[in-house]
Amino acid sequence: MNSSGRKTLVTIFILAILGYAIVTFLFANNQIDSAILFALGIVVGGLVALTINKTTIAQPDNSNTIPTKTLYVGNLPYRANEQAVRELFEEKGQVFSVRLLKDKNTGKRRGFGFVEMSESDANKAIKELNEMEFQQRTLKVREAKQKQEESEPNSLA
DNA sequence: GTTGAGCGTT
Repeated sequence: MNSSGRKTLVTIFILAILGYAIVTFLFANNQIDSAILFALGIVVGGLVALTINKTTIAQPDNSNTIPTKTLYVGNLPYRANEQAVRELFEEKGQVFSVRLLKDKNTGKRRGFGFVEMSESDANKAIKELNEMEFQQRTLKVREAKQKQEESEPNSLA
């Protein structure tokens, strides 16, 4: 993230110098002040860098723009591992990540966890896996409170 | 090895 920002700055800088050279070459006869030419070069370089940003760098980001939703899974049996929960939720859709919270000291499972799925699959998983009997325990599948930055809560059902 | 409402770690 920071590296791409630095790349953008370097690109702007290089394009600014290039723009300065080009603008200087084009308007050499008009005897325009070099500071104005340099400012023009920066503006041109910035515009070109923004264009490149939206065309080239935006493509790998589009493959990552799948809307995901984190699910809270409670009342899990203590024997249940992440793989079992993952396999259970993968029957309802694609699972991106499964995190079962364990106690830091003892390492025991605390009986709940979080499953990250796509938004549509997550809604389906809530409807079909909530209050479901899983290893003789009734699961509680709800939409998780987002601890930090995630998708904005659009739906207030 | 135990227990049973809840919303958290790189």
